[in-house]
Amino acid sequence: MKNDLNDKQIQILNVAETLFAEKGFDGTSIRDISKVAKINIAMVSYYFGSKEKLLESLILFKTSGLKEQLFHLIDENLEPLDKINKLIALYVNRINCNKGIYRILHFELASKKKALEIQSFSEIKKANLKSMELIIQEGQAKGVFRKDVIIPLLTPTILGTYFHFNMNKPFFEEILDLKTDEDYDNYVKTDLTKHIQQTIKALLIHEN
Amino acid sequence: MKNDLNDKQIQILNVAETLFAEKGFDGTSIRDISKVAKINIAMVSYYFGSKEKLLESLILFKTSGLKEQLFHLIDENLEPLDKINKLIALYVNRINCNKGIYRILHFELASKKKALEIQSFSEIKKANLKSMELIIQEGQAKGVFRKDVIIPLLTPTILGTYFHFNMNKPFFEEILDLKTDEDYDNYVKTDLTKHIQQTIKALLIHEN
Amino acid sequence: MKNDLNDKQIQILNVAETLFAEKGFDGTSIRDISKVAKINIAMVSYYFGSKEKLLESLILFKTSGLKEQLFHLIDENLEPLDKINKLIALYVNRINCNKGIYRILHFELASKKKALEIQSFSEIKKANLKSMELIIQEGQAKGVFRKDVIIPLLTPTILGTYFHFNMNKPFFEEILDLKTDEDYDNYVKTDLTKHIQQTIKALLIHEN
Amino acid sequence: MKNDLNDKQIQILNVAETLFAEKGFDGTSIRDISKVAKINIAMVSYYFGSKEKLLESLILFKTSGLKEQLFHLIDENLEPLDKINKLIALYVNRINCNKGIYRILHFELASKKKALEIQSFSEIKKANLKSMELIIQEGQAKGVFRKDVIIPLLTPTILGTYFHFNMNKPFFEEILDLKTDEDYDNYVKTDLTKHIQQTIKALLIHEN
DNA sequence: AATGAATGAGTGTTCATTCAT
DNA sequence: CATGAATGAACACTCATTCAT
Repeated sequence: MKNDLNDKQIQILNVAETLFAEKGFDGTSIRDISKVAKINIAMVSYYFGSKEKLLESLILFKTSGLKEQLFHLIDENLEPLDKINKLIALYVNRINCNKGIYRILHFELASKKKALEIQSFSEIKKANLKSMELIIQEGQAKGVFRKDVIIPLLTPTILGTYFHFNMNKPFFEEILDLKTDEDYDNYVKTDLTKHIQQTIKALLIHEN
Repeated sequence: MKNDLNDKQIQILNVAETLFAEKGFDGTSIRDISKVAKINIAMVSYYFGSKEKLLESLILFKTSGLKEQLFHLIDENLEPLDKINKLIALYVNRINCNKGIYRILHFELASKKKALEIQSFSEIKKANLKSMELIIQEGQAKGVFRKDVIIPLLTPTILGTYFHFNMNKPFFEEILDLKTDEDYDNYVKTDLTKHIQQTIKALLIHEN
Repeated sequence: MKNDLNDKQIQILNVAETLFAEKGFDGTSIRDISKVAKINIAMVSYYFGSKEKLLESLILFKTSGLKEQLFHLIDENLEPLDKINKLIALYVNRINCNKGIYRILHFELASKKKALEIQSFSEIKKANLKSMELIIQEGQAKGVFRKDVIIPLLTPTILGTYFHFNMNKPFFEEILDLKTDEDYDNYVKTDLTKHIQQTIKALLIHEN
Repeated sequence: MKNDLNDKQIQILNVAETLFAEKGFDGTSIRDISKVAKINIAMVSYYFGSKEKLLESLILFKTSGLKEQLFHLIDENLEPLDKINKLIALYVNRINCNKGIYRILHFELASKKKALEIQSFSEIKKANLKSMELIIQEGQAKGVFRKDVIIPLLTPTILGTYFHFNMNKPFFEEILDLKTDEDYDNYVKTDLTKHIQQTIKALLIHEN
């Protein structure tokens, strides 16, 4: 699979993202995709080889660029805490804008062949961990962050908080009286992001 | 579906839990279940009515008792922070011991018909939220907790941290050098639980 | 299978008659029957041996007595034409009152194993033909009926007319403005019966 | 479903006609059809959508053209009685040549969803009734037919006689000593047709 | 390069029947 | 004598994929 995807391939990938996110990988048939994307049933196998390879292509297509974005942040001229806050905001926003693919990443990859896992996804996770480490070590060197932070557990808290919130979207829409998708997205961008930033700040700075 | 399940029914439920957690609901066929559970294919439909009702029964069967356990905690004679810590430990441990069903709950219910969602699962979530609220209000009344805590966002942080950690089990096993399942479970019970407790404590107590 | 059927057996037969007539033999499951008759699923096999034998028992049970009724008519002190008319009225009424079983007889026996056909049903048909023959020969001897009547073709005309009418019940209800089942049954008893009687009379008496 | 059926589709329809007529709709499985037609099991669903839609297609396919044939008759330059006789001969012959589909029409549609009933079959029945009416009104205008004929009851007599005869084929083969299918078809074309024609003539002309 | 036709394997479910109790 | 539990076989149908064109 080359990187130069034509319009039809991109169309298929977009439809696949929506449907996989909505109904899961196994819950989505190639027929479903072809129907929504208004393409021939054989096209998926023709273009991507198989349904599984379609998923693989989808992940590669949608996650490219994230790594670069993360590392670029590190070099910015900001205080460590501001960097962390920016990283959180960037991460939450990026994921919230690509709910589909991240949902797939977290749901399907957990149960599917590990082949995909290692190649594309693990890299991102390591890149994320690495950039986090760099920032925190900078903060520790500057004496503003505690020394006993267990860095690998910060990502679960950051992302887990978001994912759990998103996974229970209907529940929180009810609880927090978020009537439209705009309300919801707005809440994520402001309140939820702030909550996560406060959480991480508390962990990095305050005595326990 | 009555509550008095016979041995074979429980066996089916246990197998279903494992397979649903491993391969997802749609990725698991009744034939798979019947093969592993060494029962006739027709038994699932015979006992539970349908594959979907099997999932429903499974959820009811595995989550019963949690609500009571949560509320019992509230009445114990403990300081608010200790209650919160105990609640976190209890929750994380309970979920870690029933990885299967909670994985299903969070994965499948997000995409499946909301029928299940509302009836059995939403209750648990509300019960959890309620008990959390009671404890925190108690702490606020005693002046030990901050007043501006956004209580509904605590659960996403508690559970999200655990789930994200668990979802990326292979990744963290590698990073944290956890060689066996025992190592992993031990890490969850001690370090991860402590991390979550510290996180919540920081949120409840420290200035931001 | 003995002739002394208990209450439950009769109940099963009655339910079977209704359902077989409504949905056909293959379209009716033993489960359907057991559900409507409020008996255990195993009872049908237990009492009647199998689903097919249930049908056999049903036919025997519901058609007994018809033969005797037919032959009794022959000995009555009536003019041949009146006997024919009475036979037609009796036959049409009897069948209309037992729509269920006759529908089954004509529908299912045409496609099912001929075993049943010969034993129970063929006898009735022969008895009917015989009584018809006796009456017509009496009329021919008296010089009131034509000599060149093809007697075996009279029954198809008598019964065929009724069955075709009944088979297209919704169509004729619309065409003839028969609003209730009572209207319909009334029409059969008066107009349709009279039509058949006139038809047969015309065939037996008039020149061609 | 378009009208342009390919060879395999026609083959399936022919096999389906035979089997449905022999064993009924519910008594015939898609497997049976695929086995006899020597096609893949999936082809039926692939070509026709479902078993029910196969039946629908079958009826449409086999009954097309009848309506036109009937109305064409009306315009012919014949005496009313000859028209009626020709209509009877045409009808009986057409049905006898398509025993299969007409058996299905009369048997299955009586118990199946009325959806089919109304659309395709009811039209034919109404067309038949209409052409009958036109011819009889012509005869009444010419003073050769009685005025008090109940026209809707003529079709049940014509078709009912044929169907009852055909339904009891084995019985009449025995009674009338019809040894081969050729003998049987011959008898239908000559004697039975003549019997029906005489019956209708007697009803239309003679005093009662 | 792209696709309509076709297929074998597999899906969840229902079937009539059996059997231990 | 009667029945709840259980089952292998069959059901209609959908699946991802292949292949000739």
